[in-house]
Amino acid sequence: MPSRLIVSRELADLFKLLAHPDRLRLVEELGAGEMDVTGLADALDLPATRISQHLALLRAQRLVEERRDGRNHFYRLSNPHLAAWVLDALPFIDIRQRLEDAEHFDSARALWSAREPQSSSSK
Amino acid sequence: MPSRLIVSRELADLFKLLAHPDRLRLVEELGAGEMDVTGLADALDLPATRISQHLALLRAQRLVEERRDGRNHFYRLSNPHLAAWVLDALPFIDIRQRLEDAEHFDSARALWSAREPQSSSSK
DNA sequence: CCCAAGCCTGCAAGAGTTTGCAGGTTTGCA
DNA sequence: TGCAAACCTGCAAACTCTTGCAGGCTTGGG
Repeated sequence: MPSRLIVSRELADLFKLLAHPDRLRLVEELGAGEMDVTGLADALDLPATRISQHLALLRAQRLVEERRDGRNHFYRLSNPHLAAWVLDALPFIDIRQRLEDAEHFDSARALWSAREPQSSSSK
Repeated sequence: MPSRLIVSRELADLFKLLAHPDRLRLVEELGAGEMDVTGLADALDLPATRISQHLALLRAQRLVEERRDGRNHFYRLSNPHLAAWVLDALPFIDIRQRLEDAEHFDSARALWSAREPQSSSSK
């Protein structure tokens, strides 16, 4: 029984789904609580259409759940632990090469989690 | 400072690298200790060329390290925790839909970890 | 009833990934 | 020195993913 093959394919699909900067940021944003599409678009500074397309993918694999309230569609993580698990990957990235600001992985985590003022600096 | 953008891109690169069944199996195999290319090719039942190509990608992002001994190239995980972290993703996959054998995530983990006889059953 | 806000889907061009194959390098052994 | 084992790299065809755009649906307010 090639169970390991099946599991590895399923896992690969999950990793594929998360293998996009926008979607990772969505997951982290939703880790803080549910939010509607416009709110997510504002938070990530991306067109709402793109957010919607990413959410459709996350929805298709049941990583997020939808709740409709009037015209707004609110999304939340199906499993709230997902955001923390994603951040657990920080020790594995070779961040030292390209993020000069952060001397340690801990500060990288802090940088991510920090709620920056969403106004002045663009992308 | 768009630190979060940089971190999300780095993380996405990591996820992209792991978003392939063969490479996930390589990581799990190497989680048990170092192995040479032929050994990995036998373990995964794949052509050695393909293994080599996957390893080149993992090496480029420093997820694995190489040690040469004569004609053999032995590979090991740069960070041994990687394999365990990958398995921590099992609760997030919607495995119930497609792996009828496994009733619970725990058994999926067990199925993965189980050392199956590598002989009879093909792929 | 009509409009606009908020969101969704389909599509196609461009970009990126995967894979087998051909050909190369290095090492060990006779 | 010659040969074979064990790997590595480059390439091109096939495939998949991304993204903006055009268009569609539903809801709430006037």
